Amino acid sequence: MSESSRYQPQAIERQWQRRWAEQGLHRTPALEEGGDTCMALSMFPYPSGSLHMGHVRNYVITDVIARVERMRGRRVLHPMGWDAFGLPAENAAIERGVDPGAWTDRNIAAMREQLQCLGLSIDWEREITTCHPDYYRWTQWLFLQFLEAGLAYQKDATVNWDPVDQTVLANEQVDGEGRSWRSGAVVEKRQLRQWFLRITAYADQLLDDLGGLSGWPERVRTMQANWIGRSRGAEIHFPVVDAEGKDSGERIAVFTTRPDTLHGVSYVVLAPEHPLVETLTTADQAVAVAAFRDLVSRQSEQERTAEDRPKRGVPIGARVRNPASGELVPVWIADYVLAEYGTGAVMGVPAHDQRDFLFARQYELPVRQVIVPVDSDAHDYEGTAWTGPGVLIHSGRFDGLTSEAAREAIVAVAEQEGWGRGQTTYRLRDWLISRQRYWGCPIPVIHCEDCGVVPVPAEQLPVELPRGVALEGRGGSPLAQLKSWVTVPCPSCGRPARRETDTMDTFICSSWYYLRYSDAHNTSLPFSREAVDGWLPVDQYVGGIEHAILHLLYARFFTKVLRDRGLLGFSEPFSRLLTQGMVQGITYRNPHTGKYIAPGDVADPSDPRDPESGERLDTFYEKMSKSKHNGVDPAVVIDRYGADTARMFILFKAPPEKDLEWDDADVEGQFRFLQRLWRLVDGAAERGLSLAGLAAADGGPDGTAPSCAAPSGADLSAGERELRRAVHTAITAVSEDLQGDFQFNTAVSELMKLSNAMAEHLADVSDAVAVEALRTLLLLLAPFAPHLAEELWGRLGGSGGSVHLQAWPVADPAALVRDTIPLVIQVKGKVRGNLEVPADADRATLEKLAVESDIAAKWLEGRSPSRVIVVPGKLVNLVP
RNA sequence: GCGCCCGUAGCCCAAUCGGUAGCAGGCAGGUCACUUAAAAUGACUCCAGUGCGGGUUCGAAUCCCGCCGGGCGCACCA
Repeated sequence: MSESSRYQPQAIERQWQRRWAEQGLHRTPALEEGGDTCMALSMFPYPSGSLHMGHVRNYVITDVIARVERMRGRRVLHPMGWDAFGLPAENAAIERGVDPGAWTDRNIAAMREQLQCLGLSIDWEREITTCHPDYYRWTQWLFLQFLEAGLAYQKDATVNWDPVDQTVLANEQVDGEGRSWRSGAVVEKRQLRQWFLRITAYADQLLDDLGGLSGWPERVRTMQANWIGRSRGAEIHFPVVDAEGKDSGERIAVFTTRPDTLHGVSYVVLAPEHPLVETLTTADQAVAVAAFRDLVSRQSEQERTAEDRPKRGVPIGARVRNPASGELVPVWIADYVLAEYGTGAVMGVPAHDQRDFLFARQYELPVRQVIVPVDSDAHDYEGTAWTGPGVLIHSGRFDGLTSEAAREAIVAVAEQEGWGRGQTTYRLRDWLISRQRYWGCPIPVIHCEDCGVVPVPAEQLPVELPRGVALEGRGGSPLAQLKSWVTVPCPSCGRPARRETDTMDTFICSSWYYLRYSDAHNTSLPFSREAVDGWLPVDQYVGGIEHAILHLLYARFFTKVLRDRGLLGFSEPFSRLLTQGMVQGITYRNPHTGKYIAPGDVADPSDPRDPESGERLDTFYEKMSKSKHNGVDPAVVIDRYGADTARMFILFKAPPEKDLEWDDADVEGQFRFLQRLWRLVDGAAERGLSLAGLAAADGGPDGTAPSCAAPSGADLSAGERELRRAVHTAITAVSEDLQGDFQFNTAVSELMKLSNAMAEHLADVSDAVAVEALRTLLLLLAPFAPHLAEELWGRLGGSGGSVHLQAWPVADPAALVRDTIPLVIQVKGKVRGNLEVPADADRATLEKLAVESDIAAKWLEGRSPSRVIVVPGKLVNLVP
């Protein structure tokens, strides 16, 4: 084999990347040209400085989609940017004294370089970087929009404090175990004055619009719905009475989803932190209450909300009157009532709420049944409350109503008599956005002693982040130390005032970046209405499931607010969402020491041993990470096999939404496949085959014309017909795989099938049939292995410029037609044989052929079937 | 506890509507050819009856019920 005919990706990939860039092949077409647009978007990365396999998977998936859509004739926007504010830069500054901006820019340069090695068809002219003033100017501008709309506000609140990162966090950024999403530290509660965005004002829309997101995974929609956590019920006011039983004027508001159980209340419980505890506690209970509150305050969130822990509480001495029945019941505080949810107070209905039931048992409080189950036996209240629906008893004028009817009736009476109303509460809290850190977008407001909070006038934006700030990592807001920056004249009265020194949560920057791509260089607005409405919503968004609630919820919120401000004309930012699975590496761990061993240190993978102790190691796949020594560096893989192999492997190894197990042997296999393609085309070129001259028969990139001057007619040989069928089957299959669900793994396997069929038949078919097959193969390959497809296209004399400028092939239905098909003969549902039958035979013919076949004779032993099921094109089932 | 998803050869994965489980594909293994030999390449080949138990059906990987195993989300949210 001559040197020039070997597949050497290193020799061709760089060169093509350069040529594509020179030709501006991936530049976004102008919106004014009209026609169908498509925005394909990957979640933009944090510029850590090194690309990992998860990034590669993400961007390759989006790239294939962008490339296919271009070939299908759509005008594609496929941009990239950098989520560039954030703590790693600031921490690097603290540890090594480097400038966070310079550090970030260096990382961006390095990662951009690595990304370009992948052959991604990104329009780099629209690159955005959230930490650059030309971007964050508009982040600040948008913040002022929120402020103006009354959707940004400051308040004192109990907030999550991350002791490692020395800043507050939003609720979404703390996981189920009470740990920070970034640092993993258990968060503490602190009482601080902070900035919030009023996301709760959009809770209903955010929840209701999930129903229309049919292009999103069910899983993500459920997660968001759970997070928003809407529950409908009522707020009921219980008047507090004094020792004589007279109304004191105070009232306790409780939230309940079961107003129908109001007559079953045997006590009312406040959260220990509830403000009324101070005023309502009687002298004789003061000591016990103080002790209990102290106990609760020393428990962590986790301890307090742990499963199955006994509920504890103490009475505070006060009593309230049930507004419906007039009955007097005691007031308690208990650890199972949360201050942050609802009104921070509940009515205790032991008979019909399991928590109240357990609490009542513990403290011997009365259990009063007011709901009788209808369709089941009488409830025994041995260990559980009856929480189902039923009919009301012991409920005065509401007796006999069903739970459902009673809910409405009781709320109606409450509203009429002024002691309650229908109410909906949410689990969702307002979004805490201030951060006590330096490397973030400054909040553009000024605090004036006379004028209060004054927004920085739009024409003074951006409020630039001062450079050269000494960062020592002792927490607090670093900007506050910079007196010269902090002190400014009040824009309103001109007297000395102070700048806000907190910066914004970086999730704000990423809540609108996808909009900026539509108009990345606009200097008078974040984006024009025409551009944003022309390109968005994003047709296909691709990213990790870890943002199911965080980024994806925030972005939806921003979109709705900006719509209401008239800045854009749609309600949801992402029409379709693909959540890609993790890339996992083979991981070795010593089960005794718990130490992770690098695969390179394992001598024999079939019998993995600890290189030090010789102990047998556990082997499994886990998400690649430094600490587990199981990462594979994309740069190393690209150096060795080329980007096309890496792309093909990642797409082929698993369906995109599933986790992918990295396997070097499979990478090797993928490389071999590309080598086979190379040899296949090389052989064809030696034979003198050429794609030149086919241009006239091509369709334009409108995707409607046939892919090729189709060799047709009955004069084709059997082999030729078989190859053509394989070619057009591949077109159909790959096209379907790239529609909707994106089955890249099966699409690649279709390419393998086609190449196998070509290897078998190519030598025996006419030039016209061979050329059609070669051309189709390269067109189908182009989105997956863009460099190889381009190189081979060139070698075969492909006309019409780059393979990436060609129209996606269209299958010729005539080529798919078969003369005969194998008909499966079943007897009583069991396959007993095959019959070659004319493909167009009708039901009666099929039945006749089957019944008269030898197979039928053998298995029916002469009897005639009592029933015959015919599935045309597939099978005939004979039931004796 | 509630909800969702998944379970197919040694491994990763396929299999429109229920219709031949793999001439879907790959990896690993085996045999052979080429070679002085090896690598590379090519050809052929081995391997499951779909986690388990029921049900519906002419026919179930696919639909229904109950278990088992794994993953994810929510969880004292009133």
